[in-house]
Amino acid sequence: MAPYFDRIPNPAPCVACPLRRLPVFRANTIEEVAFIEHMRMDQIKVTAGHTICHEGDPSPPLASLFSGWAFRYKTLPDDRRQILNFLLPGDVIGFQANMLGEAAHGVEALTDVVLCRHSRDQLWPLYCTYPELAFDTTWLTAKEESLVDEVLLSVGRRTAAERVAMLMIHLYRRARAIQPSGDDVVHMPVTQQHIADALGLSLVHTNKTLRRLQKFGFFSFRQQQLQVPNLKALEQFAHFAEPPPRPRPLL
Amino acid sequence: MAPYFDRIPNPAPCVACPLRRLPVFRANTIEEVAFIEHMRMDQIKVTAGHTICHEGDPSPPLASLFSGWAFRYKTLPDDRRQILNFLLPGDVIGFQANMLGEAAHGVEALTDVVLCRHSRDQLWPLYCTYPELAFDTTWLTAKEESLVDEVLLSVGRRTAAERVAMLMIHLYRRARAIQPSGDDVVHMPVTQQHIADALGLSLVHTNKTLRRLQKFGFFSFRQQQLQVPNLKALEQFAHFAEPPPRPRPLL
DNA sequence: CGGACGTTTGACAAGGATCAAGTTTTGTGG
DNA sequence: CCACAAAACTTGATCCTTGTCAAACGTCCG
Repeated sequence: MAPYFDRIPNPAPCVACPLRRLPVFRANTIEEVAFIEHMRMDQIKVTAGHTICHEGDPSPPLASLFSGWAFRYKTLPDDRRQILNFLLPGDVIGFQANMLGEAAHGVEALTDVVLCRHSRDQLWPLYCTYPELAFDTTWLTAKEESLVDEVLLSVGRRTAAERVAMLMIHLYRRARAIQPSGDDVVHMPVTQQHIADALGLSLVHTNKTLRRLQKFGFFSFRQQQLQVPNLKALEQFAHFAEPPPRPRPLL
Repeated sequence: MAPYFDRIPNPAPCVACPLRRLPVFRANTIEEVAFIEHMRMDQIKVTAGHTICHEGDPSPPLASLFSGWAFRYKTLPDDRRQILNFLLPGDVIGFQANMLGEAAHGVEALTDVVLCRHSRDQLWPLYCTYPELAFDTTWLTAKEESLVDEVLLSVGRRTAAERVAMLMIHLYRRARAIQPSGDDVVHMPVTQQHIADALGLSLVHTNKTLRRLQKFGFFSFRQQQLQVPNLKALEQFAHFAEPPPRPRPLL
């Protein structure tokens, strides 16, 4: 079954991409952007809750997230699900899967989402002609790995409260980095079930932990609005180590 | 403090590398192997138990594992440790760390280990001149990520017994794939503490689980010798999904 | 022979899972 | 805009998987 989506008529050119203006992303040369645009096949919209890529898909899509949130996940035969990480605007989808030849994980849209679909056939030309972009591509893969490493440390060795705290910190930081306004409250479109599946916890225990941390005043998360009055305190509680800031590539 | 190691006098040329003869690795062209050899600075030996790369190392080594076993790990301030994955001959060390600029994880030798150290300065020339190798490099990073994804699924959603079973299956397969003899018993140089740290379990519970699974006859693991009489049964028990076999690159 | 390290076992504690309602919020059709 | 159903969130009670503590045992090696 093909993923459910609508093609977007006249996508804006990549040079005009609003994401490129954000300081989190590294600047590209004119030629690089031109190649990226050449590589982009189209823009599609996928509605919230739909699957962008199934586990085991033998020809997974290659895309980048233009707007909205999604997540990568794996499941067991009896439906236990682990969310591997969340995808925010600027993140690449299906790179690992295209490299390895088949999707070892699924991807699902959390909100309505717009994707820039890229041609997998241009991947090899990219490596041959634009070593900088090839490098970026590896960088992005390495970054995603280090992100999963961090989650594995949490799930393997942190307590439930620390895990919840880590996730809030992480998503708060990411969401703010791509939010044009400097607003200190961010939209975080996840349910408690998503949080539970991301942290290897049960729904009930996630709820109680969330509740307890909020009573302590560490943050507030209601109606998908996340606010963290004292980020430093929360980071200390969770044993969070700040990664060195560095602009990242955008495909 | 610099890592403890000895330089090996006259390393054999890369063309003669015994690892290249194994079917798990993809064949390289003469030119590729020549470049790899040019990139290789030296071979060093690190003794068992020593650290190859510290967490947070600002200029992490770039190397590949020629012989012996090692592991990647992360720790929390209070010494809780999570092993991210094990490294076997042919695996690359420090790629992620070099891409991102600093090591987000440590690497420690399980046995005496021989590393081929590569020049990080040759990484960019590699991308410019050998797109195939650049591609391989991304492939290896993507593969490692998918491996960590799999571990995260285990630690987040599998029971203790399933986790132990998964690890046995995984290491048994990997060890056999690089073992020249078709022997059905493999050397697995890990302590129960390593297993516990890799699976997010306590030492005691790991021991009891290990013991129980062996009593059921799923495998035998004594004196670092692992034997799995009925791999299929164990795989079914752990909900293991076989990855599509495909020769992987060797740097 | 002694010490360090790894393994094994039992008793007990506890963090987190499961079960079973209820309550609130969101979304949809009339 | 309201009514209703579905989805998401809460809460309390209870169970059980896994962690912690403590001690003994085995093995390797100087």
